[in-house]
Amino acid sequence: MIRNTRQRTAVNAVFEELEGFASAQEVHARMRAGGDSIGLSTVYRAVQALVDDGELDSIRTDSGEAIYRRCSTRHHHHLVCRVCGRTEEVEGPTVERWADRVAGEHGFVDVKHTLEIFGTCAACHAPAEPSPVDAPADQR
Amino acid sequence: MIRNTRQRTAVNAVFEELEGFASAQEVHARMRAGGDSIGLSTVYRAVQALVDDGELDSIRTDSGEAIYRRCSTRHHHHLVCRVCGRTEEVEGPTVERWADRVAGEHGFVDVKHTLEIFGTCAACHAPAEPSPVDAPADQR
DNA sequence: CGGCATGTGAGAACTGTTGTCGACTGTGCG
DNA sequence: CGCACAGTCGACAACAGTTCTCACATGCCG
Ligand SMILES: [Mn+2]
Ligand SMILES: [Mn+2]
Ligand SMILES: [Zn+2]
Ligand SMILES: [Zn+2]
Repeated sequence: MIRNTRQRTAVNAVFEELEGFASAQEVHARMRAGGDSIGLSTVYRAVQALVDDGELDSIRTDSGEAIYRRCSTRHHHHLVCRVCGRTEEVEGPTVERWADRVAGEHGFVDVKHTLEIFGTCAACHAPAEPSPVDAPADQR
Repeated sequence: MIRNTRQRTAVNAVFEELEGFASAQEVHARMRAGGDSIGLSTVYRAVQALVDDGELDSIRTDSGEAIYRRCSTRHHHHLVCRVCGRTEEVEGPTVERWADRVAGEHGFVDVKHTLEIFGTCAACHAPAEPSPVDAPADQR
């Protein structure tokens, strides 16, 4: 039986007000900074539960860290700005059909795929060097 | 100045005779089992150098482990059997164009993407439960 | 209200990876 | 050849992210 706790509600709330992705550790830090007391293990358990529920999407940073984001439930992919972290959800039957067809041609069944697109968004490449002050550290 | 050492030669050789992906730790274990003495750090340094050289491709397991494979140099993606680990290199202009177009429509520049396809290969789903004896542990 | 299954969290433990540093060794030069 | 020394090695420590442990707390059903 899954129980309603202050902590789980709060983790959920963090992803409500969040643009883009956040790691479990970032969620933990943000909650603590905001005055919510919560253990790191609990954050990990909560995001894992939300992923299992299909409420969060999870991808992996180049460095291997898992990052999470509230997502629409339909199948889609991400277009991520490597400077500011802005994320667009994108979808298209073209690539879906291509992946399935190519796998089928090789005799594969039960096919899934992962696809992420990285680039620099309009805001981040337009001005001559936009203030890099608030740019997050690594590629998201 | 880059130097030729027994260790680097040996790591390179491992990927020559290897089907599919292997992690740095697997390479290390395999070498030790085969009588080659080598340090784990050296294996990590060697595979990293090979990746930088463009001689190895690197992707990440669901569990976050980095795995490597000798690759052709042109841009392509992987179709990986989640049972036996067999890997096909696939490519297609369709998906390349789709990714670039979709990114362009959102104003993104300097676009790259990652794409991996997972499935069960013909050999692994044909017989009623193919001997799971020699199946590697986790999804590759 | 109990009662107790479920959840929490501080800390330990684990995993994959990178850094440190004294010892070693290809390589170019004399 | 042999010497010098920058590049390399590897045992080990250190890290980062994540999971486990277990004593304690707390939702939830009756
Ligand atoms: Mn898709
Ligand atoms: Mn491609
Ligand atoms: Zn941006
Ligand atoms: Zn297979």
